[in-house]
Amino acid sequence: MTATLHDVARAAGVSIKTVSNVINNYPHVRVTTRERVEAAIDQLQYRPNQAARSLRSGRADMIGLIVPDLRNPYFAELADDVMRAARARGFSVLIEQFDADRESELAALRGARRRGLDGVLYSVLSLGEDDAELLDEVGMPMVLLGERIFHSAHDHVTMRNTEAAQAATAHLLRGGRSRIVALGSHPGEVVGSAGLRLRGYEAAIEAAGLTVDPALVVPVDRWHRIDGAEAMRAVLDAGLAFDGVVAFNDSIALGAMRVMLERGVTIPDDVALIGFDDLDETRYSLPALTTIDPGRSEIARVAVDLLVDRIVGDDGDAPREILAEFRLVERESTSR
Amino acid sequence: MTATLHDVARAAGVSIKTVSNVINNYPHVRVTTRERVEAAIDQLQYRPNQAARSLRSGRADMIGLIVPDLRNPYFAELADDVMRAARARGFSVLIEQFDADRESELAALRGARRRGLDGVLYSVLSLGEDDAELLDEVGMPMVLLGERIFHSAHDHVTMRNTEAAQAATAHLLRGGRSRIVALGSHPGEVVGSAGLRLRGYEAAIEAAGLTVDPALVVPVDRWHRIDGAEAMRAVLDAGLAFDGVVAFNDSIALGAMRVMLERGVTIPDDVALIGFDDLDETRYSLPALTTIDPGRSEIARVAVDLLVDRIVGDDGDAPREILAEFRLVERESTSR
DNA sequence: CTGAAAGCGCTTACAG
DNA sequence: CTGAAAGCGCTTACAG
Repeated sequence: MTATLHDVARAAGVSIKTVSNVINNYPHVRVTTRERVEAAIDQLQYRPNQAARSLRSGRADMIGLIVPDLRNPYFAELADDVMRAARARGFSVLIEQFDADRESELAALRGARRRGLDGVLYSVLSLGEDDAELLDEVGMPMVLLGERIFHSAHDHVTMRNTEAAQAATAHLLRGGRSRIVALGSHPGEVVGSAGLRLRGYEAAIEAAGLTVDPALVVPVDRWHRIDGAEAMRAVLDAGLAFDGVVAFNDSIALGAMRVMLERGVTIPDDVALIGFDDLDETRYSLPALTTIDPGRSEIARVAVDLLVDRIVGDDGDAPREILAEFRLVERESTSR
Repeated sequence: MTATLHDVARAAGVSIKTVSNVINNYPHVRVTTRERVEAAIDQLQYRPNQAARSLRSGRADMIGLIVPDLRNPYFAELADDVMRAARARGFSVLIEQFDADRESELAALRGARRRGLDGVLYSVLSLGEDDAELLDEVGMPMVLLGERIFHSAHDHVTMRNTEAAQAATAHLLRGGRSRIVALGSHPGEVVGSAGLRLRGYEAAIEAAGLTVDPALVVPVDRWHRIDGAEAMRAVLDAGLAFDGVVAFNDSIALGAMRVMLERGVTIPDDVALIGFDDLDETRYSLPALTTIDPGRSEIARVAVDLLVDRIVGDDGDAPREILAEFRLVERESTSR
């Protein structure tokens, strides 16, 4: 049915080795031979069998991307960036989603192994330091995205959370705001994004000679739009006085924006609002949202390069930690 | 290094056939033997080699999803739905994106073949009827998503475009609107989403005893947010009088909403607005957007089931065309 | 520059 | 209920 290397070899009157040489662009093939083989390939519509190739070479040319949820635009945009970067290196990407529980996250990691991938990019969510052992069991090259909550032997690419949150907060302070809500904290968390961003917020407040008012630090459990909306509703219901909001991601910011506008709070006049992530949609809200570009496409590119280098090369090098550069993108929500 | 079937067999004191039987849940294995083998598997941390399995069985348990762009929330949400449906059937999903040109779309199709997938779901964009031949060259089971622009021998799952557009337009007419803009037409197109939706729009207008005003049919080339914004800007600049908008997708609708609000046009008081797709974010715009739920998760489920049935079964059946049920989701943008 | 042959790690008839 | 053996379609030393 489907043509194999043998069929092509027979049709071209050469050995399978020669056909293999042509397919893999081995340089030392006589031109006339090459042409004869290529004609046979065309005629038989030969396509190499990927499974046989993988079995022989030990490589699938495929990496996994393990993320929480593509419905979350941050991860959809990250996936896009990762797929482009992977393609540039000749790899395709198998995406594995997980739900917001430990078990589902572990299942995704196990799945990566089962699927015969060459390596994985893993955006950690629920797993913590106690699970470092489980990570080592993955048994293939792995690059972590997000915070360094593991002291494990893996490469790691992330953004400058604290510095970026400090810059965001300082931007509002420079605009004359003094009662700034931090929207999205995770009480008790230290090493995750929420903890690091809160630290940056506090540093900026203190650098301005002000004192952090705990009432302005508002927890938001999950960072989806609806959670930002609900948190802002509670803030307004409580009658809290504020003139700025640093939201810990864009989704929270957009949810909060929706509620503020609904309640007649004008942005940026009454309240200046800044988010995190530079999602595509932040350009189209009304007002357009000022935000932090965390360097996501750089993160994707660097992470893919690191992973592919580990896969194809000798991975003798020590684990690396790479921090992408961020950028404050000023739009309407903070400029009055 | 990595343990193989032979290593496990040796450790358990059985033949590799017995180990294989245990792994594949072949029922007739003595309990004590099974336990011995499982102990050896655990101890050696044995994991079956997927490439060898695929080579032998001719199956990769992996399907491709070929879509334009995950940054487009419609496709991100579709991908999420497809991955969940595929997982339920034991398959994983390799996503292949393409850009807005023919060549890139063809490359994605070719890539699917090269990657050794068992089948593909393909959301057609640029390719047209003239390319039907190319589709047949894919050489594996394929289910098309989107409009039936091919009279080819492939299964096909889509929504009721015309009926849904008619329902959307009728909804505005019932709300007392009479000058309704159709936002998103593709002049000259007949069989694509734009053509079908325009036909539904026209049918509703005429059913209400009104006449279609060509000036109200506004072309939008790409259906991204920014294109909807630009089209609406032009409409307002032209001084066109209207009191309703049927946008051919939610992104266009949200872009248009942004511009209308900016220009002081109130929604739904001055203009009623309805979109298409029921994206997650339509619940969070201000006002929340009335839209058509095209039955996307049903489409994903049905398409995956159809594809997997073709892969595992005898595909003697004739190509099938399946239409999902739609639902009008009424929100703030049309209720005054 | 090209050929003959081994072997990657499984599954699957075929025996018993 | 279990074993011995063939073979899926490649790549890769090894020869020449």
